[in-house]
Amino acid sequence: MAEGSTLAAVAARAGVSIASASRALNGGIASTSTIERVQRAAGDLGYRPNHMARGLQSGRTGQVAMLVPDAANPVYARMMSALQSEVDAHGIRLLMQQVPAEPVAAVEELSAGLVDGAIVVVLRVTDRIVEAVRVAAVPVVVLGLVEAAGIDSVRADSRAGMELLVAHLVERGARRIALLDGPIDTTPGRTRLDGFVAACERHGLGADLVEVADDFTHAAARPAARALLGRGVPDAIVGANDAMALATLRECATLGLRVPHDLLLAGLDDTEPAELSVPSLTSVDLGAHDRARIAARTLLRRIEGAEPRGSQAVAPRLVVRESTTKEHP
Amino acid sequence: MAEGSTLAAVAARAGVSIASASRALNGGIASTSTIERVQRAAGDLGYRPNHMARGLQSGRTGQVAMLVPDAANPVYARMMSALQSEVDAHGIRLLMQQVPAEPVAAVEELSAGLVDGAIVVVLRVTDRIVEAVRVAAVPVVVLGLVEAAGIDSVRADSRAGMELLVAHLVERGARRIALLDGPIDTTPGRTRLDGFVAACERHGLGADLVEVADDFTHAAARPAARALLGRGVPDAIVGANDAMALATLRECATLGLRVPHDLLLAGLDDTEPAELSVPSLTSVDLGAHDRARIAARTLLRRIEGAEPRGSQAVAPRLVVRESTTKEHP
DNA sequence: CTCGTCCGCTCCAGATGATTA
DNA sequence: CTAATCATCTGGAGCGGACGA
Repeated sequence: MAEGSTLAAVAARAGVSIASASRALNGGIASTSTIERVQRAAGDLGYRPNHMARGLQSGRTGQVAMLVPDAANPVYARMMSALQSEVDAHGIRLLMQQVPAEPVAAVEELSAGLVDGAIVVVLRVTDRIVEAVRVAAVPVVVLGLVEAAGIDSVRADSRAGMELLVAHLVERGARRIALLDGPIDTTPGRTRLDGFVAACERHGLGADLVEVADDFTHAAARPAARALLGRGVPDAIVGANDAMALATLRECATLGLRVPHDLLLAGLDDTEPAELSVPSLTSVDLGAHDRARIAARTLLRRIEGAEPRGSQAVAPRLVVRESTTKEHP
Repeated sequence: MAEGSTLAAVAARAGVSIASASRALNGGIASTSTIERVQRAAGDLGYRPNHMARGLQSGRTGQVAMLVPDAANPVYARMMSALQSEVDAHGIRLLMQQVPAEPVAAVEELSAGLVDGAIVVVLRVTDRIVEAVRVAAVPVVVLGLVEAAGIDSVRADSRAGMELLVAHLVERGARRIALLDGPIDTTPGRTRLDGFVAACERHGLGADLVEVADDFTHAAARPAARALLGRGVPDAIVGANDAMALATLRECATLGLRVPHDLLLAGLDDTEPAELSVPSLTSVDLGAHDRARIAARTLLRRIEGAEPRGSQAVAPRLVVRESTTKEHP
């Protein structure tokens, strides 16, 4: 375990002052010989500038954080990759932290000088969260729906996504369409329900076949799917996300129901497992990649001093796969 | 955006010295009235101790990092949760960072005082990585197989896992068993191949049906699975992990092959998607949760000054599901 | 190119006052 | 009343590096 050698040690070894060593390493004005001597000394000693010391002096950390409620959700993983590439280009380090569903404390801690800014996934919009984001000492971009002055947010257009999905199912001949939703006190749960109801009404359908699971996960979706199917087999089921739709697919298989022969099935998010399931799952791409990219750019601009630009949305895109196309007999 | 008020401001507002304010907040010796006044002042000002300053002085950051090659892999997500609970109990923050496959630079940066320690997933063991881990200024625990003095590592016993799987498949009547492996210059790829070959030999079977994909992902596995199946349909296929096995399942479906009727299929890792697929996937639980827990505890002890304890392994456990049980006609 | 002051905080040594023998 | 004891409190040094003079 190497001792973290200091800049002073490097300077001493190179026979120059600390300040010169600093400039020689950070690309300031210095003579060629100084630069060379200092760099060799730094190399010999395995010198690494102390992150804390540098940050304390400069007020910058060179890193941003992404705060997510569930690291296992493939959507967040995809967003991470998109963020990573944006942020890498600026030489900024991206950290991910898993935080509770209402990340008030986590957002408050952002003011402690840990990062230069953060991207926070907010499922439940509360006054406390909005306030925490507003008073944070560093810029925060919210992934989710927050319509509040002075706050940057990037959201998916779930309503439009639902509209696409219902229209597609109706076109495929479905009349009795059910929704397996997540908690409706969350933004995604709420807007997906609203979008579903609105879309059904537009198509002259009832929207009473709704089951609400405790969470947007496989585990929570399975019993809910069982309950839904126990009330009769609808023409089609929409899962509030792919994980929930795939849990429903699994329940259908257990009950001996064939998709898409006996009923149609679709999800939202268009994550990788949707492509891989048998049958593959029709889904709506809510633009996770684009949302992440936009959030990253917004954050980077905010860090450079730009003003908040409010709420931004990304348009959805329908991806039709086997689970809604009755090619099999 | 609130200005980060300093301890000096709190002290001034409470009418005490900076040192007293520090002690009042950090539970040192202080009179009841001082504590109360300082805490109120801190509350009024929304004071948050500056992370950099504290870290610079104390030499501690109160956080550890987990470095993974692929945030989308459910195994790492599961490990994250396990780590999180271990680490939370000690009031330590867990950060996750996605790093390149050979995370030498990332490990070297750990010496910059960013974290108090790290858990690093190492797929390819190279001299450079081993050296970087050894000279790091903070304790590092490797998730993977590293048999080197002075280095802590926690690994899965893939060989034993393969043995369980092959024995199970043979018992189910398979003779021609194929392996869809990941890159064999990685530890998992290598040990899974070795384990597979050894197990086949023990059962008097040939082990020539091996296909190697470029990566342990869905995307890389699909063409490899296609190639494997193109060379004839074996009795059973083992995927080097669940993602690869599920990609194979998808290819089987596309080719009209029914699992487990036409061939058996199994994976390793026992991730959630294995439970959810149709048919559900037989897999070997390589103890991701336990490995993470052990790694966390080892790291925390190292941070408290304990000596490295070398390599530790976790025993695998076979989980039989539909993909290897021919109940369906 | 060097010196010196500072970023915000923790800790050490010493000061101050109250309490007690 | 003096001296010793104890509980608090204060000033100042310095963690490692950046930056203006």
